[in-house]
Amino acid sequence: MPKSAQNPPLVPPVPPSSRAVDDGGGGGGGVDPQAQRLQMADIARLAGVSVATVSRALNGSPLVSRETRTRVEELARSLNYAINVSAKNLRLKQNRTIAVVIPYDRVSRQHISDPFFLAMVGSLADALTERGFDMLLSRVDADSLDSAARLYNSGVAIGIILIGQWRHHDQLNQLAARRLPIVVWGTQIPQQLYCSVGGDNVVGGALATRHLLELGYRRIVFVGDPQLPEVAYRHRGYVEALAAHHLKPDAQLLVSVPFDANAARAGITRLCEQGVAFDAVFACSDVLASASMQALHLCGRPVPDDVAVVGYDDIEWASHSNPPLTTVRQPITAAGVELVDALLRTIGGADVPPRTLPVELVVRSSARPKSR
Amino acid sequence: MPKSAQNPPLVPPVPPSSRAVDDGGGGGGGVDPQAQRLQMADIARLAGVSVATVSRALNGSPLVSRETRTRVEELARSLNYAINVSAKNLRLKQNRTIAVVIPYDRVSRQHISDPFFLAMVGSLADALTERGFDMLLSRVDADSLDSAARLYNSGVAIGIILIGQWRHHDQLNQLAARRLPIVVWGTQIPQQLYCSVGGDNVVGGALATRHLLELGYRRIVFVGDPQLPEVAYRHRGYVEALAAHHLKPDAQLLVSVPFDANAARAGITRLCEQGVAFDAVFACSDVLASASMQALHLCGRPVPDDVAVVGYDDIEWASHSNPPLTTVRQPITAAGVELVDALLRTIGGADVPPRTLPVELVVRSSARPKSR
DNA sequence: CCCTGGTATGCAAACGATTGCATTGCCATT
DNA sequence: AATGGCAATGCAATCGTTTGCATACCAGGG
Repeated sequence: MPKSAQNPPLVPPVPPSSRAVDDGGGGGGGVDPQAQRLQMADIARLAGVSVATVSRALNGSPLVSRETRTRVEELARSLNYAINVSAKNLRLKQNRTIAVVIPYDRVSRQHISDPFFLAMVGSLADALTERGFDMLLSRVDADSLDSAARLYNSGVAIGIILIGQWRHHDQLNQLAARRLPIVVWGTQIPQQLYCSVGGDNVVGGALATRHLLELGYRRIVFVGDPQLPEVAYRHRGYVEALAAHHLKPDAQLLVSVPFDANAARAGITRLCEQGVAFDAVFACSDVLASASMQALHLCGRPVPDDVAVVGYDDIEWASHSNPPLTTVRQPITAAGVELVDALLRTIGGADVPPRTLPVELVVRSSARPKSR
Repeated sequence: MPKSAQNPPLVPPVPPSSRAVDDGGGGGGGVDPQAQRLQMADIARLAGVSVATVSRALNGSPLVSRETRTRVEELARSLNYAINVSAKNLRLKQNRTIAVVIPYDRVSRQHISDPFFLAMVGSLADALTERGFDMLLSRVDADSLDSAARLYNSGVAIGIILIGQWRHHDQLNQLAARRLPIVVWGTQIPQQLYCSVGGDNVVGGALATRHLLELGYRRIVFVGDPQLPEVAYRHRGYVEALAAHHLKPDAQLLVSVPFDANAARAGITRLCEQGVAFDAVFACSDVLASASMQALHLCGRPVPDDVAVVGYDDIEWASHSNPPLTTVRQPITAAGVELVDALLRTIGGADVPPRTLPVELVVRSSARPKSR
């Protein structure tokens, strides 16, 4: 042991540490910070106590005397000591990191830059920070979703929040069956093993559609991909609202596109070119609504004078658009809090039921009473 | 040692581990996952080799025979074994986590929900994933910025990317002086000790202003807070462009507001009410531009027919707005890559110089040639 | 004077990986 | 047959904390 108790140096001694830089394994190798950081032993030496005492002092154990505690605490603070988290986590089999995973879906193209998802990331960051957890943000290929499980199995994170359900219901069920602590932003699906938190998509779809119907519109285009569970439920709401007005959905009015602005533009443009009659558009996201409005504009069908448009999500942009977008608000801030809550309860061993959050219609100017 | 070599159980033995649930220390206590996860010793036992061999096999060391390697690898895969990252990091003093920090600034109100920042987060997530690094997203109070240093000192992350420079130049210099591996999105300031990466703000400000001047506008409002370094440089570009047209900046035309839509709306509205003469607006972010357009609309000064508007950032929204916003594009994707590159080089010990990225003017429809 | 009980501290064994240095076979060379 | 070299493996120390179990000291009671 090279640690002599006399002559305490201000800088911790650098052990010889003949690290052979091998880097042969595992693809690329990590990065090595300049090693000699302050550790508990240094504080202990300077304070003239053992590491055990330092540990106890810094963790607020009642076993250390008041004076020892303050001495250690001040020393630690003045030296800018920060505990080694790896060692702590290893010893305690604990940590405070939550992984937030955004699957990258090749088919529906909604990737991490979608404003709604990014807003969700922001909301989660706030909710997690609030509770003192760290947030690990990962992007994983949706096709190998269970690579997300690695984050948990390897002890990096104690739980996973997955943003977006996509068409991966089965994979998610498998993960949950393996007792992976996971919570998903999405819709509630029958026979679902995992906990999901999401807006009320049926009500949302119905709210938007009913609003348009009440304004006098009858031929309402639906923009979105009903293959995705959330969209499917919004579509169900759409159908129900139509039925309440004794209308049946017209297959011609379904623009089945993924969450991709270009696809929506193309879809709307095609509809115009084909001469399909319609007087309103319900888009399943604000981005799709925005793209639709642009396309309509170019087709010479101004919004809201000629065509009414209602969106979904109520991202910040919606209120700044021109015309300001009437849309269905998803409770983003509440969503972050609910997701974190649900996950923490799941981690705690509880069997947390799926949760559906209320949505509301935000009326702005992109849909006004039909003139003719 | 409770590990008997015969009768290998499929599930690793659960050590008694009488963990006293104390939770007394450190504010809140961590969360305890159900402990018994698979570890190397289990694989070793099942494969009939030592842990050393398993470690070598999984790390691709040439010291293990082909057959042993494949046996171990298949066992690990089929059992879904994931290495314990804490132990690995502790032993190797390595890791692959980068902290991305978004300071929360009370004064200028631009917090984590700003679309530009969120887009930057997305870009960084992509760039880091690309290189196989994990991304830890943190929100810290800008006033105690060096609490970010804790992320490094405690070994959680090997480097820090800070989004936004704000008015914390001095704090950042201090951090850099402490040899903290940090890279900042922001502008280059004389006598700067840390590495920054940012768009060319002077050129950006000049591009926007010159564009408006060339379209025939002469009284151009500047919206932004010149206390912030980046805005200050954009303002310098604005002044230089004016000078090139033999114009001097008019203090009346400076709407000094933080990055906050409401403040911008109020500022523009006040300008209108006071009857200050102006014919164009250059806003220092697209959000500010959007708010300005709204305010102008309400004041009965339509964009672009009466007033021309140019924004900054080119967030996704800008192309969907109505009218589509002419703006200065910040190279967000390149920014993510550059920030990560610069940080990795800094971590590698290099002395990385600040980097200024080119910006470009994206001409859309919010500013057209002045009619009268 | 010895014992008990309480308080403050230290010792040393975990936690789960990595790796330098044996050690063990086995084959070719002397 | 003894030796050296090589390939494959195991032993055990190590990374920085936490914590059960001594231990040391002191005061008070028998």
